[in-house]
Amino acid sequence: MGEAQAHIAQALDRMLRDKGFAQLTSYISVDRPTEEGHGDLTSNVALKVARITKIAPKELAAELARNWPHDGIVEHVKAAGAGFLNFTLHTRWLAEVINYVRVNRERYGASDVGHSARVLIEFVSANPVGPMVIVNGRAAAVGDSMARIMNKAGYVVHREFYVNDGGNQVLTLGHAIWLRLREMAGEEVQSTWPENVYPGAYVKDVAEQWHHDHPELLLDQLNEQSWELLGDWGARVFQKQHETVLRQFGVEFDRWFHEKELREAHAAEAIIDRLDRLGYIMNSEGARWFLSEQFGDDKNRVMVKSDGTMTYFVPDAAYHADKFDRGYQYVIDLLGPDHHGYVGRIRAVVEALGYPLDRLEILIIGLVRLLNGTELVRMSKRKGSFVPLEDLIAEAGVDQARYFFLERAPETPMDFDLDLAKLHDAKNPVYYIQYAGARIHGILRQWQDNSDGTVPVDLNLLVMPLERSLMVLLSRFPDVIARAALDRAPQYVPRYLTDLASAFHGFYREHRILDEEPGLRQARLALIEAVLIVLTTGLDLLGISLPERM
RNA sequence: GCGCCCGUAGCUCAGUGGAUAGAGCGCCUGACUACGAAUCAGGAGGUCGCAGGUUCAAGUCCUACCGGGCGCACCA
Repeated sequence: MGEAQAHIAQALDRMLRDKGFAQLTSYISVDRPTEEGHGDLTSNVALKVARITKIAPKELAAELARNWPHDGIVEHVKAAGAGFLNFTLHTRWLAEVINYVRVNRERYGASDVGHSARVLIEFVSANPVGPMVIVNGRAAAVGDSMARIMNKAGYVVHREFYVNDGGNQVLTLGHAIWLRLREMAGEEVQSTWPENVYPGAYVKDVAEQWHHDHPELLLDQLNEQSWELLGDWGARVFQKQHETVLRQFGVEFDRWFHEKELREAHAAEAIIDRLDRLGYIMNSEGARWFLSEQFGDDKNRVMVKSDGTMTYFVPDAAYHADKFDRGYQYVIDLLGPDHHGYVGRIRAVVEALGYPLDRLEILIIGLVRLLNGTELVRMSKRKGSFVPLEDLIAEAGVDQARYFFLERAPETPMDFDLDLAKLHDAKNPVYYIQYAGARIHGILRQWQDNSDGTVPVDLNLLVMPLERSLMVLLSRFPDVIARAALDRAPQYVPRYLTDLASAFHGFYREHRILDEEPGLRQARLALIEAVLIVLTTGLDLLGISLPERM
């Protein structure tokens, strides 16, 4: 389809030049029509250039249509509406996509809109102080799918998980484990539980595991000095847990980047020095501030507190510097909804350090609220009220959960109905897509069982409108992926796959395949095989399987 | 108060400045003696939060307002 678009655009350009308008190339666009009956492709160029050409759009469109140079691609052109040009392509030309898909298999859909640019996507980055929650699952699904889609569109994408294992919170986790250990020893700790120490019951499991792994370390050998030891250990336990759950969710990272390493390499101090040399550090009230207001942030930010310790922001700034120093052309952060107040300072520090700001893309993953019956519950890890991602996967299944997260725009807030959490009933639209594939598998199975020889595939026999619709959809697949990649919008893919599945189901109810005479049978088998390939490839971009039987 | 996100069918949500705003769920009516009915065909259901503006053209862009959410630490 992209080929046809380029072909038509060139023809339009040539015709306008012949009329003496050489400056209009940038106004030419050939788009997919939103309405049926408006052809396979449409152009609004006559409307766009009316001001310059001083020709009424309807008149120009009619003239272009009248003089259109017919060839093997465009069957006919029609001027319509206020001055649109609607193009109908030769069915036989469209049908070639079937051969193309069958030759290229799972490579079909690839393009080079990414120009091999190296991209780093950082996502999830859940703190290793507790289990991952539902919103982490949303980020995981979106980030992973975005990476798959961008790879397909010609970017070279790396996935990274930033592990915050260096700060205060690890101490706090150690504190919580310590308290749980004392509780296990029979001590009453609830009434004196400090407010900012994680109260979640999940810490008990970790404490028990510690006790099991270190039976020789008696409780009375542990004290407040042990928090760091306990916290480091706990952080590793949770990171392992995160790795396991994410792998189960179909998400693999190229690298787990540890904040601790940055701290140990003194990269954080180095960042402060760099900013200081550039004149963006101010000492005030016993603290050291980064003058981020100069770069559009709401306020200046503390980097070194008056007690001499660094804020969380500093290693993260060092991490971002490191990303750019590694030569990535696009640095994409997927941040949780509670972090959008953080965007300003990250952008500020990247700019202050002299990195190109337009290569930093920060996307906020929308809030996931929990709907319990009719009551909205704010999920809070610190308060201990949340649904672990693990439970969602167990209840809903990987395919269903991923689809649920991927079918909507990543930044939209969503309310998660717990009663809907059991997504494995037929209401989940992912089944609609998978069912189309399973049906094709079923037909191909039967054909293989009864296959009696080779009849050449003659695509000229595919002349029905429902067959044509499938060809048009198949030919759009690479464009859908390219656009999803460029817009960083994975949700285009589920939508497209639903359309393709719908077109297939309609075709399937209306037309027979194996019962037809051999020529038509082979042509239709080729068609549905191509549909199956695209469904499989498309679902794979979402990290969703296509079962052969359901 | 300031900043960011969101406001589209009863519900959950799509929608690239273009033509008559779409899908799923729910509701109603039909369709299997035929390759899988987890399907198909059809119907009802809309002031695109409100008001201005830009444009040949606005759900889409701009401004103000209303409503919801989140964030505004020498926490992470």
